[in-house]
Amino acid sequence: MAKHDTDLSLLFHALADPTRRSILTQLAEQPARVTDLAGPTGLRLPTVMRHLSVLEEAGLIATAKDGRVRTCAIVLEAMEPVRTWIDEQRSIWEARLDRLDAFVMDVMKERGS
Amino acid sequence: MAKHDTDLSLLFHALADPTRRSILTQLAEQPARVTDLAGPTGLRLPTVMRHLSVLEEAGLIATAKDGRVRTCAIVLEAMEPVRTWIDEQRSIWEARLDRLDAFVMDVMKERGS
DNA sequence: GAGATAGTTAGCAGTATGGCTAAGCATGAT
DNA sequence: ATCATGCTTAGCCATACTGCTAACTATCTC
Repeated sequence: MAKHDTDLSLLFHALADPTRRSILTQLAEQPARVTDLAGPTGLRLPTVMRHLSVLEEAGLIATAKDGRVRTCAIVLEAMEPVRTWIDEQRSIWEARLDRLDAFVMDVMKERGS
Repeated sequence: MAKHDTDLSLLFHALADPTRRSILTQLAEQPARVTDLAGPTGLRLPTVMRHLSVLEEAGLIATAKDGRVRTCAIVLEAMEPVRTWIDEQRSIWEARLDRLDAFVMDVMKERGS
């Protein structure tokens, strides 16, 4: 279980919550303040804060505080490992198909045609 | 929050656990029995069963029982919604860039050049 | 400086998660 | 019929998650 693995767990876990996904979608439109993010969710500020810190720890958002206002922005590249992992599964799967093909070939060859 | 949303939550949640991901990787190689899946994890059977049911409810694996042996297989297509959702975020983000471009254009036009 | 605004921290409650053991089926082999 | 195998269920434990309120800090704005 490499750190790589931990990262994936953090990412997937962060993305597993509908509230957090809707926050991300909102941030994909444009950066926003904490209060602006809380509005649409109907949740209290501390609750939203918690979601934001989960997202930030996963690297999915970046935040900066200017005066008393914290601005949040999406970090799209952060989702890349997710895509990569899925692609890896697919290539393992495809390799399996290749092996099955090879196996079938062998069987046919053994049969003499 | 559509059903679509629930599906995504189930998917992401299922993928958020390293044990479940390693089970999926093993199944990408080839289908396996429950006991075969338990081996590499070092976990007890009931624990593995629970992971398997999470994976199955998310649609990520399919299982069938033949005699006393249950065989599990990966369902690669099940990951498609994940990829789709990520792509959607990216296109929202790209649309945002377009809007910013348009905004800059407008400002320049207003200035007379 | 008083008061509004924006965020933060601390801590509680209910539920879910991830591990286990113990015990209970079936099914296959002898 | 008996025993081993493979899975399944029930239920316990510790921890983590998601929501909340209450109280606190820090920054504008008058």
